[in-house]
Amino acid sequence: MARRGRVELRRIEDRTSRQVRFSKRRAGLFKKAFELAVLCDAEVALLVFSPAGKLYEYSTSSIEGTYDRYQRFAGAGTNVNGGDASSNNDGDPSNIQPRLKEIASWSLQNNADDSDANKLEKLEKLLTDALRNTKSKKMLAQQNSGSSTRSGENSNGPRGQKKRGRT
Amino acid sequence: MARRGRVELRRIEDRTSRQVRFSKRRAGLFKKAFELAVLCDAEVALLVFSPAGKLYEYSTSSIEGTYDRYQRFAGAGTNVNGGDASSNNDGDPSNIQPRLKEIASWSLQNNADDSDANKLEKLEKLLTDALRNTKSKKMLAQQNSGSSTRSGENSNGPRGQKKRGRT
DNA sequence: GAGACTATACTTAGCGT
DNA sequence: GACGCTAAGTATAGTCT
Repeated sequence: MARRGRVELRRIEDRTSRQVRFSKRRAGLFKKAFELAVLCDAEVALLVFSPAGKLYEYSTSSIEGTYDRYQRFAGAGTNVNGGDASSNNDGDPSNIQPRLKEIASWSLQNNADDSDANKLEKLEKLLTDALRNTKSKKMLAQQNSGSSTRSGENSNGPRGQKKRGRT
Repeated sequence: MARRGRVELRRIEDRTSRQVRFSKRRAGLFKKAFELAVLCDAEVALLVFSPAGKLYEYSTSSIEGTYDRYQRFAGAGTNVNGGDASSNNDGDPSNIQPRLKEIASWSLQNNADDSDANKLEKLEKLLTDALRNTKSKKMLAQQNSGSSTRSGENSNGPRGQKKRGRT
């Protein structure tokens, strides 16, 4: 029921399997990174782009800070990028999902904690709803802004498939 | 002869031991990163500074390239990553999920609308995380009596790094 | 497709060399 | 202090729900 054999070190061909594997291993990797940082008092910065193009990050302080230190350390004055990864907040108050406001105010007022299963259940319900809603809208937004994507909207697309090229 | 107990998640005080652990765990971490990249065809960039200040790095392509991609990607939204491995909320009795407050304030301020795929994606990420976290906690709260915690564990998301034993 | 479960492969802490 | 060994914990591939 478990690993039949050893883990072969090559790209997993099956798309579904690869996706699942990615999620699991990513979680493991981030955990390890976190543990190394805490246990050994190390500074860690970790960036991961899923094959689908989603970004996952972890850092003890900040990605920018650690990268900056890296550049200084590496000695190479090869500054590849200027840098502006913060500050982005334009507010266009149009059409926010009502559920969001509900969650926002609810969570701020109720402070769901570990010991209250009822509150947590309600919260779960709210989140599930909001998540579904968000996914749908995201997909529509991507299709609209995208180019060659066929317009036939599928009922459900797991991840946002933003096309990009490998470096 | 081996681990007497579980690995406590806190800084190792003994210098020698910490150094040894660092070496071993660093090797393990880099191996994991490599495997994730190969198996799942992901783009990975990993920077580690030892407590002594020495730099260790790994990346599927190049640190700079991946960081550049990160900036372009993350630049589209607020940095939501909980890279706060050290400055955490240990001590809050109510222990509300920090992610929740984040979502609440974020959504109220940003008003994600249908036309902004980036915001929606960020929101999706937040919601997914919060949902997983909530489910875990709900489960724990419900089976708060059954102590057989064998595998009814939490399967955390990207960075919800919650350890068995908190600091 | 996402979680839960579980048997196993893999990692690694503490030692001895 | 690095290396090899071994047991005790973990991570996780494959399944089932």
